[in-house]
Amino acid sequence: MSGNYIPPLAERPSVTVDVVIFSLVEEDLRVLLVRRKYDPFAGMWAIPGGFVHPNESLEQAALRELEEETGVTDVYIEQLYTFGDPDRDPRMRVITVAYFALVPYDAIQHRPGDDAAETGWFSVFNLPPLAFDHKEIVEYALTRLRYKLEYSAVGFRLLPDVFTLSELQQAYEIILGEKLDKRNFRRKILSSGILEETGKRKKEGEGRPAMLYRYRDDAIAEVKTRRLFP
Amino acid sequence: MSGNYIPPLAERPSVTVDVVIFSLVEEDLRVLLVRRKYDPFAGMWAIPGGFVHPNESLEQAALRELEEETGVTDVYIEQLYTFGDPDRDPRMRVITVAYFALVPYDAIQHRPGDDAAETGWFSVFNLPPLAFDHKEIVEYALTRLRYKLEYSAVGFRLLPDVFTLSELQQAYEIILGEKLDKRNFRRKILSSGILEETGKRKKEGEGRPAMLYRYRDDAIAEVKTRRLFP
DNA sequence: ACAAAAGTGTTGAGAGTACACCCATGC
DNA sequence: GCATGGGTGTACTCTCAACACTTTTGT
Repeated sequence: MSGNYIPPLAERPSVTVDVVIFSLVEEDLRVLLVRRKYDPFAGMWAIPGGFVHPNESLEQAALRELEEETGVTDVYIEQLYTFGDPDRDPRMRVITVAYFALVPYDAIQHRPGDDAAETGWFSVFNLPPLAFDHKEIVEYALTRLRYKLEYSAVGFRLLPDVFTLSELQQAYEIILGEKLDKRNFRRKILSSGILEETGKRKKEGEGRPAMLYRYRDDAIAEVKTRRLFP
Repeated sequence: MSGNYIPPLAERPSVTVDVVIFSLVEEDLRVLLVRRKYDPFAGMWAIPGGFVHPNESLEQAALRELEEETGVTDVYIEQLYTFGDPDRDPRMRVITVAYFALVPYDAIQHRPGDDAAETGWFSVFNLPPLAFDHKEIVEYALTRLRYKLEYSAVGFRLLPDVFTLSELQQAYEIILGEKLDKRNFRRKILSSGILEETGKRKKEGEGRPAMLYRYRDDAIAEVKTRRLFP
């Protein structure tokens, strides 16, 4: 029958959470990486993560890691996938539950203890060599982010509380890696009802001041997908 | 910095895989449940699962559980979600990686050891009380299955190798819980190119014999979703 | 010939896509 | 007044959704 095997303590895997933290920096989609110190991967970059504590849920663990690294608490986070190949960590069996998070760059607290040599924001389109299977994890997170952008409204979570339509469009263009038509973008996003005008305009910058918008969190964030079958 | 906490052996969670096994039985979408024996949930129904062995991947563990219960080896399986609330198992900390599988009912080996009192196929639309958080897991699996049906081609995985379009349409109707238009269904699925005619016809049953089709596994299984943004 | 299931086309509505010019502001 | 980015409408195409009758077989 099933599940007669009960693993002895020594054979229990460790469980970690790792978090792919996305942010938009200098017109680029970047992820936060930390430099590893005390293991076979010492000196290599990795996505932040750590062991799950005995009395916290997986999501709480991910949020804790996220706050430790960025100081941010109210963010979009989502479980991505669980990676558990027996030899993904050469030291021992480690199963990691990967999350991804979307953080507005202006909300991040760059803490005094931060050392540029220890943490850094790297373009997802040009990553350094990463420890473990973290390259695979980041690539999977990017695929999922792109996919989610196409049928839900998560794009806003990378922007400040208020933003212009051009800024939003630019965020989509960066992530999707393609240019979008301005008129179609504006019509579609405004008709979806997920934004509301703030009544204010953006004063900085050149040219005509742009209307500032805000995300309506009472809006229905999903859109019907095109079905393969009728 | 991050991840200074290293859990002592005794605090390491156990890791299991649980598999929601779907099949179509008697014009109903059902899941395989097993009766638990030796724990606080003894006598209750649960989805099959067990501990991850030291040298197998998570997917291998899920496939092993699946084969132990059904005898089937070549099936559609997909990681669903990882459930890890600290108190989801009252005895100890257990983190479970849930999978869901689609199995054609005619491929299942009902093994001689099977006792109807110990395993059974239950309608997902009318489940008995389930152990742990397994109700939540099954419901999440159904949501995911419905969602996948709409933009990919997994429906075939619940049918025999060859099948008629009416059988396929019926499978979709059962899972989605709604009637579909025959002409639109046939047009769309045939134009998508994921099926090929076998040239044979189904002889059994009343009425005009139907053409038998086969899934083309070289076909592109996904379809473009309707984007929220242009 | 009749019961039972298989198979087949058309039309109207709505959404997607492509495309170019005027507007408001700061310097 | 000019440079800069903001903001706007229309026409064509394609996909979706609704809808009813003929064909093939077994009895």
